[in-house]
Amino acid sequence: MDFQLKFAINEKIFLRNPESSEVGKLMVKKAIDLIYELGFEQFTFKKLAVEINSTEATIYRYFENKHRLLLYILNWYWCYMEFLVTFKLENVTDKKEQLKIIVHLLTHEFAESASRFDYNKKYLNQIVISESSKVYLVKDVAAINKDEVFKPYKDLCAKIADVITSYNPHYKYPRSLSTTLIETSHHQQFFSFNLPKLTDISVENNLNFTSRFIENLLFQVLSY
Amino acid sequence: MDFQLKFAINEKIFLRNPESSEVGKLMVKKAIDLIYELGFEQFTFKKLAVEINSTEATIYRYFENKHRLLLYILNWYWCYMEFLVTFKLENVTDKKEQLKIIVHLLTHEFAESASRFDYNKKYLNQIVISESSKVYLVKDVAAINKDEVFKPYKDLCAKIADVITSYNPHYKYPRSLSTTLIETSHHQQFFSFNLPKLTDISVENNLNFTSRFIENLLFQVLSY
DNA sequence: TTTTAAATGATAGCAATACTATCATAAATA
DNA sequence: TATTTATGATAGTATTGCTATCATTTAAAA
Repeated sequence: MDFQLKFAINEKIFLRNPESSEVGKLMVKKAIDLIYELGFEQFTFKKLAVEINSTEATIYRYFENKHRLLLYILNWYWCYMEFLVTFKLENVTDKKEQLKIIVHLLTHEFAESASRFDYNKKYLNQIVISESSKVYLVKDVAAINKDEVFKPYKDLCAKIADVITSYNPHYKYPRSLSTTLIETSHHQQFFSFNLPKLTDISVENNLNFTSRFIENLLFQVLSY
Repeated sequence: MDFQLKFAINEKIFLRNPESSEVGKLMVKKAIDLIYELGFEQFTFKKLAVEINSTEATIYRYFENKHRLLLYILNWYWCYMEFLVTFKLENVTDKKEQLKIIVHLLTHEFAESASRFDYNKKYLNQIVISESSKVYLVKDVAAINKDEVFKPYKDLCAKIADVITSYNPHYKYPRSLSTTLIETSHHQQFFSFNLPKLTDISVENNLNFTSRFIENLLFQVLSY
């Protein structure tokens, strides 16, 4: 079974839907490879154009600027993550088990897909860890937010918050805890690899370090 | 009593010590104002040069690029924060009280200083919230880290971790929890203001929201 | 005080970035 | 077949992110 996942991405993020053409699809796929490789600051439309054997002009017809392209990629990721959460919680009745599955999803790499048209999930993961905060930590976040471009993030957050509330209905900060789990997963993965002194990772405990830290934190916070 | 705080900032961060001259000092002070006003992406040395009635060339003699200047500002902040923690915990013996003081420091604006030569603490706070992650979420973080430019952050983290351990010696992740407290303070402050749906802030509970969330999280995590 | 050294300001210049515009051609649709 | 639409090729512009030169001002050493 070789299937492909598509999500309805907010139309305000792009000028022309990249899903509507081959160059468009290639553009997003290669953007993921290139942002992973260069980092968002060094990534340019010029470099991407060369990579897809096209021109800057063509890319600008799809995306206003590289910030919007990153936003597109992250919207896809948030939708994908919400889909995965829904999918994996299917038929799991134990609330604690549900939360464990969520922590696992947030702290492990996605399974690589077979389809070669698909985005590189390993790269996507790293982009989310290293670059995602750059889409909202900007001066004009309020203006950008008006177009509802963060809705998939808010939806994912709300979904996790629901599971949190069903596990402990008395807990007062389900959404803040939800974003904390998401953001902390990124931070701890980044820190444990790049600035390990900011974490408690060590040679003995480096297996699933972030996962164990987050799970411990989550269940302690939600304990009565 | 009008005193000024100075910290020994890692020499590898700058080319020429900005503390050694008037333009240098003005440069850093005005950089804080300008980064606050424009956001780090829109901030340029050209704009800063105009602001201090000098030239780009002069600024480049002090800092290699704007990333280094931001790093300098954050180094100052981390030193300042560690100083404040040390200072405020003085003579406080109750461990729980100590942790409460730390949470308060992480989630509230600094008291504005009287000295007009001092950095604008309100702006500094906002910069830390919105821009601090941009100094380490870069592709060449490993190379940058070699110069020990993140030492003040690690020291602050270690200091808070010590208090955590003294409160609960059995807790296994004091440093990760420490960075989580710091980073989450920033996130929740940013989100509760800009993307409130990612938090549990509301009209009724907006007073010290982040503070209460973090404090609840901390003591739940550290409870037996 | 004079000499010397160092820091600054003014100016120039350059390659890369972040776009915008035009137009011919190719591809898709009517 | 005619017509719309997308692409590629090319050009151009303002800004950014630097580096280099040199005269002048300021500070330190002799």
